[in-house]
Amino acid sequence: MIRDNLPVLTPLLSKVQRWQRLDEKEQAALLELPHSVAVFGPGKYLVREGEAPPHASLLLSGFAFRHKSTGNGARSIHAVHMAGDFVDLQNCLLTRADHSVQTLGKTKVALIQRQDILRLAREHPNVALALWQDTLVDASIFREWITNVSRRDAATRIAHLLCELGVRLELHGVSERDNFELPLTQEQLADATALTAVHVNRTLMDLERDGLFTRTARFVVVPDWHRLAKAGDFDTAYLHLPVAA
Amino acid sequence: MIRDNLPVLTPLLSKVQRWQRLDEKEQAALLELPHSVAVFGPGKYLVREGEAPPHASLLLSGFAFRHKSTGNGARSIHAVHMAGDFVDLQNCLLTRADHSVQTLGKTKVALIQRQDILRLAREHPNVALALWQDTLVDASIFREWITNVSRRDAATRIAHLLCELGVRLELHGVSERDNFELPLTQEQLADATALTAVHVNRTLMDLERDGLFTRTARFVVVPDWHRLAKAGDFDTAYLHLPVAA
DNA sequence: CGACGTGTTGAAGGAGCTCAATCTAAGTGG
DNA sequence: CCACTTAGATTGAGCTCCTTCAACACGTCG
Repeated sequence: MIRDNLPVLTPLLSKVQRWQRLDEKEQAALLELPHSVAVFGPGKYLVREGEAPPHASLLLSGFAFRHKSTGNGARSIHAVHMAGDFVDLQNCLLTRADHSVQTLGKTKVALIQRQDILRLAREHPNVALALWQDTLVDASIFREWITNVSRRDAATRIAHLLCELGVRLELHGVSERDNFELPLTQEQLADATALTAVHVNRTLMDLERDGLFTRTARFVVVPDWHRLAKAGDFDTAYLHLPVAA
Repeated sequence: MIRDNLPVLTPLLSKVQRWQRLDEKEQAALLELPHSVAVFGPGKYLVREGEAPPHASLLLSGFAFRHKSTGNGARSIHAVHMAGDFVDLQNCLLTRADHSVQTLGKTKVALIQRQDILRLAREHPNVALALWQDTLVDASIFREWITNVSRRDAATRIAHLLCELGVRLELHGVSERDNFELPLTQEQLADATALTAVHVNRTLMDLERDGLFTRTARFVVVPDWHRLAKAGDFDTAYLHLPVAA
């Protein structure tokens, strides 16, 4: 836990400004939010279902995913998050976590106390509005995932997920949409697409055979983005991207 | 379109106070939100995917559901809403609707202009926070639906949906959890559970045969709530109910 | 009365699952 | 540096839950 208050929260500011233009005072208030930075190894829980997390986590580097389990032990993944994402605002503001958040690989995280977020929201309504809108985009993505696992076949589902990851990685400046490293194992991919790992594997190979992308280990290269987007029934509208992206 | 400003928005106030205790000024500001009341027949679109709705809809009576369609025309239902639900805050605050909202049966709706909501949020941060939390609960329900359609079998899925409807109907004072009228056709039930209407029909009959409930037309009676909740792998945690419910 | 929306039933087929084995790469300890 | 372990990826064979297609029943409402 290292304390420092320099420009660590900048990724949050730039993300949040997609929705609301903030004046200098508001920007300062956001950047000066008290926080501590922590580094986690792979597979660490940032929050566990049922807990009342005292703080929210802002991802500074690495990846994390939200998930919950059913009564018979099956896991369902709800979202994949990357640097710049406020991974746990939702659990934090609702007091008791209804799902878990777990790291993928090594991650750096800024921890912000619940009461500090509440104070910021009360003192700077525009900042609150911006954060609110950010959580609404998350909700829009959840809805798209319902649609994805509900009404698309395995190949389309997986292609859709790859498209979303690509676009968001690019948006966050992590990599390019047609050229990125998959942060998920095939088993995790399966839990994110409501399939089995075995079937994910077969479907990935089908898609690759169709020339939609090539893989080297987890590294994905997309030769024709448009074709992949079409195969994945993918339209960026639900991501509510800033301007033209 | 009838204009009146009396206690029409009371259901919103009582819902929102689940999350934040509001003082008199804040309560008044919420209740005095400018609005108009409209009545819609069954199957009317309150918002259509792609539109930029100028106002948000608060359901005063009746039911509505959120949905979107895939490229090949299949429909996916994301939520069912009832009196007291702010059905379209999400689309409204994000400018462009990423999904549609359609009525079920005859409904009464309060329409509130986008800029009036924004003004309220800026002038009364506590009210904004409360509304924000309300949308976070919606997001929690979306996550549960991802889990439901992803990792539960047909019977469990349907039982789960019935449980959720029952609890929420009771919470909203519409009916009792073990004794309510289903607002959905079997085809809509299918789109909400990622099944086909045919299979929903067979599964409903199986569940009924197992004594989990009885049906008369759309009227559902649950003899043993606990048993249904168990069959549906249902736990109210994700609904973030107020106190003990 | 006819038409339409909704619910119910039957039969056949398939997309994805299960179980189980094998392969590979990257540790890890001796 | 090698034997051993382990997580993840890949492959095969059989099976099942759910789908598809196609009737038919029932009630309501023009």
